[in-house]
Amino acid sequence: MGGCVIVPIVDDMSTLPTMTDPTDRFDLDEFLPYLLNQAAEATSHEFQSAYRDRYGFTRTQWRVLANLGKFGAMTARDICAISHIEKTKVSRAVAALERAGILSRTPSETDRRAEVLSLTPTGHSVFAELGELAQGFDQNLRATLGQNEAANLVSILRHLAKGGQGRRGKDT
Amino acid sequence: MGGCVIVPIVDDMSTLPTMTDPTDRFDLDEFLPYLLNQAAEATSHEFQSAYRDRYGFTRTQWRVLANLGKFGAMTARDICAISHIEKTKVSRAVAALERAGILSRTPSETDRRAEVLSLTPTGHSVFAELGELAQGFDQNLRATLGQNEAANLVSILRHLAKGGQGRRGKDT
DNA sequence: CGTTCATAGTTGCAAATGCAACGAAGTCAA
DNA sequence: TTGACTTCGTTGCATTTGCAACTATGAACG
Repeated sequence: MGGCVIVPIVDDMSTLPTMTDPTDRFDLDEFLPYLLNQAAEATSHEFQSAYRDRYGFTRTQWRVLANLGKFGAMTARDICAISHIEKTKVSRAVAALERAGILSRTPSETDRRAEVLSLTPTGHSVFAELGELAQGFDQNLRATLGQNEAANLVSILRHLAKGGQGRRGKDT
Repeated sequence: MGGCVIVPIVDDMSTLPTMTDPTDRFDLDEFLPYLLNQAAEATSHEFQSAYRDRYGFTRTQWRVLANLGKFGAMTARDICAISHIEKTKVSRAVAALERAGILSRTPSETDRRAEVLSLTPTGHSVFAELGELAQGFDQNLRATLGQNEAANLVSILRHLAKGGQGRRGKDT
């Protein structure tokens, strides 16, 4: 940043080709997807150490666990729909969590393609522990933001997460 | 917020195991890192098709390009500091962008470990095109949010991105 | 100088991811 | 019933990522 002053090189700006008006040049500092990513990475990465160090979970695994813990037994498909996580990610996370004894699968009685996923007792206690950590972590974040801003943020994010992903089936 | 009154289900709470007070149970729906991720993924993924389809860039590559386009020539280190992208990611993105003729490296005159990165003419024009798309995309998002909420969101996200990642050197 | 420690950037390798393709089961209609 | 089409979930494969070295340079201090 060298505190530059912009001196017009030409007198008649209208002779410049397709150069659009300065006010709508792209501004990375204001680009929402970029800012969202930075904020998401910063916060998630910090909390990640909690589940990674203790249980070796990946972010996706923690997310699947959290959904099951929060909303109860459901199919992989439901998790996809609720969380907007891609189905192959869910599939692999479920496989890993099952190997780790966190959840178990039961064939659905109404649809033989699907399996109902539910936390094992171990899964429940792990969720309880991580949930408590998450809760504390979140409280900290909210404290630094202020409760009003935090509540505001939540509603805006919900809006973005809902409307943001138009196409269906995938998401990541 | 919700103005809830907590009605005890049992008379003697002390008989309940370790179950903490309902008001501080973990609520995934309100967990900021989770919501941030969903919103970030939803918006970024949608915009991703723009640079992936046209140029085959990854998200990281686009981010590096955007930083160079916006802030001008600088070293990889600077990009890391500004964007909070991990240095190996930056390193590989830079290598790829160089191969693609988007940027060029010049040994720093003051530090022989470092290289100054700058966009080539091609890089500038690619940035101009993608920047315009990004601009339009962002306008859309802001329109659905409303300008007030959008401005609000930006300031909160900046706050999170800054404070959020305490430890140094990494980030992802 | 020489020693020690920090920093810029790269690389190896294991793990996570994205995407397309697949098998199996469900749905709908002729 | 058959056939065309959709959906649930998994798998193969190429790409991207994370993390821990590692090289080369710089900086601090005796």
